[in-house]
Amino acid sequence: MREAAATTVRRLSLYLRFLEQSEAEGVATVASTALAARAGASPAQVRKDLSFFGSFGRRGVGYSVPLLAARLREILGLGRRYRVILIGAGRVGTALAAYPGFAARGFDVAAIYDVAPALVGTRVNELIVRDAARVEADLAAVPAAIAVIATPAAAAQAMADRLVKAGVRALLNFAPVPLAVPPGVAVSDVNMALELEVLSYGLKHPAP
Amino acid sequence: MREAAATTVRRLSLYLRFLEQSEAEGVATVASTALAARAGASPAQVRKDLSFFGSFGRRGVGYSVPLLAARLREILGLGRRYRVILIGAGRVGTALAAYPGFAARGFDVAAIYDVAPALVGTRVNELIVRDAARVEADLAAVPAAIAVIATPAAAAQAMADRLVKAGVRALLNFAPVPLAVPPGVAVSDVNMALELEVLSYGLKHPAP
DNA sequence: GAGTGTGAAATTGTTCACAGCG
DNA sequence: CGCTGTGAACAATTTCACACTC
Repeated sequence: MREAAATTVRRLSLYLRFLEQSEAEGVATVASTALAARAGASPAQVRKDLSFFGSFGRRGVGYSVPLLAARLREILGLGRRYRVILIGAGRVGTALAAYPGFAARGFDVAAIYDVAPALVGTRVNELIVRDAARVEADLAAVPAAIAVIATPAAAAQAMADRLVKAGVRALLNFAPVPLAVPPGVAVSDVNMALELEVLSYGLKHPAP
Repeated sequence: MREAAATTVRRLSLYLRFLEQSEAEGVATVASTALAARAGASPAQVRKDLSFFGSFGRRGVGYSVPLLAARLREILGLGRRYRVILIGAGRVGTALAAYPGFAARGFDVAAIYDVAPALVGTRVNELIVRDAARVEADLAAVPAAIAVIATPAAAAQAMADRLVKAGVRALLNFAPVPLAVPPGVAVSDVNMALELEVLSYGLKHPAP
């Protein structure tokens, strides 16, 4: 199986969200048209996306909701739990530590780190903030596949390097800088300031 | 001036971040190579992106840091303040109300709303939660260009429709559904669950 | 008939390569 | 001589259109 583009994977995620809702409602099959409407894509694109991984629809009928949902979960690598560590116990870090969406999708926040001595040892939502200097030792003892970077921009790349060297294979980056990582390491960026600037641009240059 | 693609605008945002840092360090000019390294793009792409809006570089020298920064702020529509309202006082909404990155970039959170009677009237970081039923009346009295949607998925589209009808022209959407809006309304999505699933996919299908 | 699966066409986005200016 | 600005080549993505199956 070749590598699907990140934008395709994002859409798969949206399809799955819709399928889970349909599953709950007891709907048996859905057509590409319905999936498309919900995911903001075209029906043709839905079919292309799905056919990339095989053909699990039935012509004249559509896609079986439970079958397609199961297949997408498998493709996305869900259906298992991941150990996640959180770097940075500032505003963003503490908000994330309390975010129920992580655990709901199988991502368990196991530890939170910071460099500030004033924060180390304080309690953040069930977790005691640990000294960031200990990250490597901790990961050597109990590995984690995913780390969330919620540090200031200036510290993000150095921390990413350390984490990758310590065996972390996926980074969720909240710092407003793109991270350079070796191949084989996955990075997703969440950059709210950037999204705001996109909106600001949209306000200034309205579509006709 | 034509419309630049959202992906171009995102890169402009990254360029600006680097320029602001260079400005603070007193650097006078930067070359496309330096901008590219920082924004995770190619030098050619930086030049293409910038030339789209005019030519403000000097051949053999590079781009004047203060000039280019000023121009990018203008293009992005920064350098003014926006009134922002926040819909949803749950986990995400309250975290956002406390987020300093909004004000830092000129976005002032003026009000927060929720439908739950238990939340209405409670205090969230300087603001008293208001009844979501009042949104239209409030906007009629004091308009806001931007609204942040931090409601459950099921409520998001209906709320978006109401906000647009009430004159809101840009939406920052934290609900995990794409929003349908009329042309002329800007939408940016922030979807953490989706980013996690992209990471999960990346872990399952590592690049060579 | 309804709706998938898929090559081929259209569009969009990126990189190349080099002329031209400071 | 270095670095921008840009048309032209290239690559990726999206849409079209239709044969095919249930």
